Amino acid sequence: MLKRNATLVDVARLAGVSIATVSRVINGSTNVSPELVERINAALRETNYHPNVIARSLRNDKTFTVGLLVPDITNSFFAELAQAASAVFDRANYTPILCDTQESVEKEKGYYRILLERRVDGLLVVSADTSGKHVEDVAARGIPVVLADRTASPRIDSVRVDNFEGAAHAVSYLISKGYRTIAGIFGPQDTLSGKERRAGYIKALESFNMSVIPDLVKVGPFTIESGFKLAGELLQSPSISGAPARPDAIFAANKQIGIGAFKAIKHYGFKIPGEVALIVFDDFELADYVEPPITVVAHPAAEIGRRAAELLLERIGGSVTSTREVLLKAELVVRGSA
Amino acid sequence: MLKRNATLVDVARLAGVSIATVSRVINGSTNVSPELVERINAALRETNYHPNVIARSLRNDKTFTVGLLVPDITNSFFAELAQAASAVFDRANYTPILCDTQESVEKEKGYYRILLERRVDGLLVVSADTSGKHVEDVAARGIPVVLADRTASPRIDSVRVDNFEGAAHAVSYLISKGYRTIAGIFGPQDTLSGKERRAGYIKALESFNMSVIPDLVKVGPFTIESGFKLAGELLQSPSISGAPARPDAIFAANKQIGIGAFKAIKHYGFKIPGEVALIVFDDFELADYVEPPITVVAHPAAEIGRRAAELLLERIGGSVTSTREVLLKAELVVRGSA
DNA sequence: CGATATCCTGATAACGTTTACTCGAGTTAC
DNA sequence: GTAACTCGAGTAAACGTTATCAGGATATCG
Repeated sequence: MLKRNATLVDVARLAGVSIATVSRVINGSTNVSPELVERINAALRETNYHPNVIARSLRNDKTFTVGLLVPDITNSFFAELAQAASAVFDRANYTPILCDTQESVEKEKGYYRILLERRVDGLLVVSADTSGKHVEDVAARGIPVVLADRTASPRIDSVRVDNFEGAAHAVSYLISKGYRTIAGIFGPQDTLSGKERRAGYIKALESFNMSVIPDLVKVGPFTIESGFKLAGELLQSPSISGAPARPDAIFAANKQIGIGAFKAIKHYGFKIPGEVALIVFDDFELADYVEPPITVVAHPAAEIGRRAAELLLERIGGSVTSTREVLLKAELVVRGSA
Repeated sequence: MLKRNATLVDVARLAGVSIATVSRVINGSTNVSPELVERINAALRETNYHPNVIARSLRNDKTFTVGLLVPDITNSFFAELAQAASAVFDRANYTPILCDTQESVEKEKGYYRILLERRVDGLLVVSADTSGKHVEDVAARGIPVVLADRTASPRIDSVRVDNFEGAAHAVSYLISKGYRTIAGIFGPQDTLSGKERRAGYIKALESFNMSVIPDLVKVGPFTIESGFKLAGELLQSPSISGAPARPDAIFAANKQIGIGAFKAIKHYGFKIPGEVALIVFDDFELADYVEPPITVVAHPAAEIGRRAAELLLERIGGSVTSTREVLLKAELVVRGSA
């Protein structure tokens, strides 16, 4: 048994053939006589040969690796997305290289450089960069790229959720359940999901001929603290012009805001959903384990990851030419809070 | 501007030198005259040269990649561990390849093969395999390996939390706060953390000369459902031999069990911590956002990841020889539930 | 039976690096 | 003035593959 890894030369020597023939057997070429195949297979086993993927990549100009960039792997949404995408890549014998950009455009840019130097065959990106500038540079170099969840460029394939429709659906549901003073707490309006979810909320109200009351529409960062604070303002406000003293339902535009709002409603002593209903955009494990369980619009993380990975593999395969935009439906999961 | 990536040959031609000299400049060799350095740097910029890491790896027999195996990346504990480890690797210019084994020994084995074929320089493993057999095979081939969180082999470096001490500390705290009928809900006794946390619980009781009441010690899988069910049994039990009718405190051996127990205590209408106190091993985001916030023993995920990554880099560097075992202290975070 | 096609197999170039070696020119030492 | 060094730069081998090409043996056919 050799200390170093066995190479084609070792196997060839043992089997008494040339390295070319060994290579042919490994790659399943049919033009090798049965007795040599036999001998070579025996030699492969005996030497415990494993192909050197590095050498193969260099020769073939193909690494069977892809970059997988997410803004924060500790966020369960991105973790699920990455897990589902990885499963697809695995099945196709591609190795994903996961990079956590920590929502930093600079870090993201750094990873592009590293991944290109590593000659990845493609990139699946949940971008931290709303400008889309850097990812477009990468795509312009001919590297297959698919954007997931957040779109930053119309020239690049993308897979994301229909934020507009999902938010509108949630608010329509609240209206259908009889709620009439529906507040909304949204994320930053310079993000796509921030804007779209707010637009969906407004669209739903308008389609029921209900007016949008500015004091009921709050905007802040996507954080628990912001959700708590803004919900508190909504709940404590002594009187709101043109509306009853407080909302009877709150639509929270993401998980963090929703958790904050949930906490605030309880903190100020209101019954859910009796006095204030709550519906949150994004699903999360604990939504089902609090009292009452929270009704959510489930952002299909795994589905986004899976579809984006499939799209990327197709692009790498070279079959796709026109840019594609996949819009997935968010699903309303009715639990106890609305 | 070339369509393909520039190589040393392109740069050398443009600068009118040999590729060897270009390589020397890139790698910072001092034996190059200033005017050539100047010319070559200009050529590097003009051609937008990026080294081909694949070719470099083949030549140097070193890939600057490491495998990072975790059982489930959607579990925030492993996500934090992976994130912290990745940050360390990044800083050292190593690229981690994250693999989600989904708690499957078979998948883990498959990843060992893939990663070895990719010639990773080392492996950081949170193993799904309690036997440690496969990871030992890998280590025996001379690949640097560090085990994190779960140890499966005494012959391999490891970094993990002191489960025994952490559990004992938590239970001692409960005793010091005056609780006297302390139940424990544990994980499977064929896992290291399952065993050690139970042993710590028992040790604490014994060190205060309190007897261990079998009916107060429950064992089941590390799931929310199990936690709910077993806590329910503890709370509903009409009378327990040698003890008051129900426990006044529960120690839950991990996050999932803790969440289940929390739900059960509320479900059966007991006040926390007034009627039943709760302390959970493992910290998690929402522990601080439920009512009351849950007192936990914080399993230092990021610290484990960081230390394990540092250890691995040292091993790869070749400076370490004897096997090392790092035991980190779990920290008691007192919140509202005990 | 000779020419030609068919089938296997081996030799070899190439992928893009790094590095040991070589070599010429300039410098120093006597 | 020549021998010995030093320094800077080029040549070429090597890493482990795959693929192209060519050649030898065997089979096929007229």
